[in-house]
Amino acid sequence: MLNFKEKVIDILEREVDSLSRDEFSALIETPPSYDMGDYAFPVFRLSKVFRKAPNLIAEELANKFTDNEYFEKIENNGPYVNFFINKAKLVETVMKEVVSKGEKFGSSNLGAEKTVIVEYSSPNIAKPFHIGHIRTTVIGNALYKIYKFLGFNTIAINHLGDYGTQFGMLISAYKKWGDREVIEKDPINELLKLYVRFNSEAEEHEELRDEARYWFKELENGNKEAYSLWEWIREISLKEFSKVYKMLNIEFDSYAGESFYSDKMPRVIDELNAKGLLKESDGAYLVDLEEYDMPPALIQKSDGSTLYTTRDITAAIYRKETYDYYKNIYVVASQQNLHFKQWFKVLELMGYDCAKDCVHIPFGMVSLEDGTLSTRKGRVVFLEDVLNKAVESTLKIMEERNPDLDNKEEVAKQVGVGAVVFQELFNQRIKDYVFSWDRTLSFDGETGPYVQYTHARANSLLEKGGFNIEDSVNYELLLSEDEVNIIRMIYDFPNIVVDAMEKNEPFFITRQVVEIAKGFNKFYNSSQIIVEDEETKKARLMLTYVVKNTIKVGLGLLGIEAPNKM
RNA sequence: GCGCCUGUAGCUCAGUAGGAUAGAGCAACGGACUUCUAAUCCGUGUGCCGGGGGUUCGAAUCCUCCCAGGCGCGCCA
Repeated sequence: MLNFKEKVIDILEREVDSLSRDEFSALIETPPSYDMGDYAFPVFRLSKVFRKAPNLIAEELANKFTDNEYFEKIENNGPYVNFFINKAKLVETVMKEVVSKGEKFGSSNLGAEKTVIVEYSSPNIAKPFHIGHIRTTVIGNALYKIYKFLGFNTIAINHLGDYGTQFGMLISAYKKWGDREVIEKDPINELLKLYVRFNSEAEEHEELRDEARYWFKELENGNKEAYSLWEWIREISLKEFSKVYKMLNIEFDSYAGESFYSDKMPRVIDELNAKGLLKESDGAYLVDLEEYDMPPALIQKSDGSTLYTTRDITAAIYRKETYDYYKNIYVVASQQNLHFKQWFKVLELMGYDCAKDCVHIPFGMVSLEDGTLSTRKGRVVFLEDVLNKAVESTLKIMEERNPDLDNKEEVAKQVGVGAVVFQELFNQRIKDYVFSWDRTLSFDGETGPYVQYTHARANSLLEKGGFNIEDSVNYELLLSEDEVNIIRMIYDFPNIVVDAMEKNEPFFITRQVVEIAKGFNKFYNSSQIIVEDEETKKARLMLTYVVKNTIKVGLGLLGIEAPNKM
């Protein structure tokens, strides 16, 4: 697509030779308001070179520039040289690009087939999939889609929490109080009950904990009984999780969880040892990181069993050998910042160059109004319930407003689930928030349903107006302020997708999609789209199409459906 | 105690790798549907940008100290 910023740089370059293209690119900005121009070049940096007041420099520069096919006006405003895009050229550029690319609008081969691993979701087996898991799941999925869209060979890994001492507890508890039939009926809840009971009894009977550790050790040693119990628990849990994944429309390329690395860890421990990194301490083994101002990384417990640090290191090495990743991304809560910092360092100390390609993408905490989430204390909101409730609310609204709609159930699912996902991807990852039903179930203003509604509205216009993508359009008919504003935002869309990838922040896309929807709704309310005049109608329908398409692409990258009717 | 993160309007948050008058949504109030889906649109106002000091032509943005909240700190994940 034609790059107007490059054109600005071309022009500047001709008159100013003290700055490089990259420097120009970094300096050029967007004015606070479009009636001040589309691009602005602040000249402050030049005042030392030219030994003149910024205002004068800007004025002189602006006078040297003549209008051309890309810019209809170049003038200074105080110390800024402002460039006004040739609107017809902009409209034409954007329209042609979107029409030719369709649902690939904004995609690229930037990734050049380089492999990017996104590890996300990773729930713990035998524990409920609750609201706390939504962030990693939804952010990870969006990143996965964004990288893929930009030409990376992307692999989604669900690093299931299917190993560790907790399974010792579970096996131990099951052997004492478990009933297979009862569990089969309601796996997660029953397993959770066992887990909670075990923990509360262990408060008084310390020896239970030893028993749990014993069973985990047995599991690692390949004890048949322990293994088959574990396998069964894993299977029924996964079945439960898949319900949520299905609602969210998420699939993984690999479910290689912690257990997968069980037989690969000894090699790594040997390697750590051979490289002289392991230190014995009270019977346990660790890597001392004092030199790097970090507490030590525990590699092996005093009973010989492993820890998740060991598994993470092993997984990173395994993935390097298996996928040869360019980037290995972990979408995991910010609480684990230190953990990642530690084991990235260990990997580096082992001499693995790929340590620098491992990135932790942290996100803030979700809490409930009455405190932090706690499975054991019963302070949980199940993700499935949240999604179902959102769908229910949607259905209720649809009964009121559009009762004759076909496949209401399906649309309600798309909108309800979309609302939850959208909400999650609306802000920076790092922010903590308190879960609130009110906020989750509000569908007005800057929300998923708002954007989806705009999409459906656009679609309805295209159908009613008899839109034909082959129609030729007179772009001169789309130069009103509202129209150009919409076009500008669509023009920016591809760059925003790249920003989202570079900063691993899907919310850039969420915000842009909202802005486009707002712009279109404003236009819709002030201008008739299906009008008598054929030429005008065709042009406006084309604009409608371009909006609809971009919203659809944007929502798609976020993992949200765009129904045609709602 | 040490480390990391957060602090912008009544609430929830944007603020583009320092720039031109700090913006949205929600909530409140008033208006727009015999006319393309009113989950929409238009209007009304609110800010010691947590506080002090500093760097700069210019700071919500960078540095520093302080305050408040969250998270983390060897055998859980």
